[in-house]
Amino acid sequence: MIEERLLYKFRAESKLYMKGDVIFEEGGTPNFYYQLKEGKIKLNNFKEDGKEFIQNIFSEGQSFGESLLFIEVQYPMNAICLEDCQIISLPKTSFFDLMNEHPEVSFGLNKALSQRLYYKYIMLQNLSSTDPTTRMISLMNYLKSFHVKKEKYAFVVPFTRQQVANLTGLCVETVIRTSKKMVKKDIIRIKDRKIHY
DNA sequence: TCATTAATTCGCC
DNA sequence: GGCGAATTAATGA
Repeated sequence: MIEERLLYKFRAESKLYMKGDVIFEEGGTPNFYYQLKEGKIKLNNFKEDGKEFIQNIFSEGQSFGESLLFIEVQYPMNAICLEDCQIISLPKTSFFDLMNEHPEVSFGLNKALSQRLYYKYIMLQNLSSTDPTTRMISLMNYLKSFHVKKEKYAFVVPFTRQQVANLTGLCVETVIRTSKKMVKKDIIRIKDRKIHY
């Protein structure tokens, strides 16, 4: 993320969005750098059959859409608010001005982009696996890697079953069935419907 | 508190 | 794995 002070210096604007609001859509032209100040958003696609696949879910402090600013393409996904959000947006030209004048910020951005890429590598490998247990475990491993507590069961998966399903490409029922199997194998625990890993 | 909606779970194919 | 129905949780009037 980029310091807010710096963003505003470059004419960034803060906007409020409601749950379910669309920030940008597949096919649209990327013109802004977005940074989440408050709330959660998802990047998703809808497959031919109408099913949703979630590319990623972001929360406070994370930026999104920036990787598309460097190349002349259209958005390959939608960005939708999962809850009410406050989002800071910076126009593309200002974004580049900022990058030019603050190379240290540019370096930080590289780091963030590398992190995204890493996630994609993990998930790509993940999706090629047919075993639902493997899919869920690699998603959880990834999520837990950001978590401070590394002890077993210390991490609570911050998603609903539905969201886990959409992130892994599994169906809800499979996520539920697989979760139960994993509880028996002592891989996870479930408390108040939340998955502890 | 009741009604509505979303999420979760279960049974059956 | 997918579908429909039952159950439970969350949200709002």
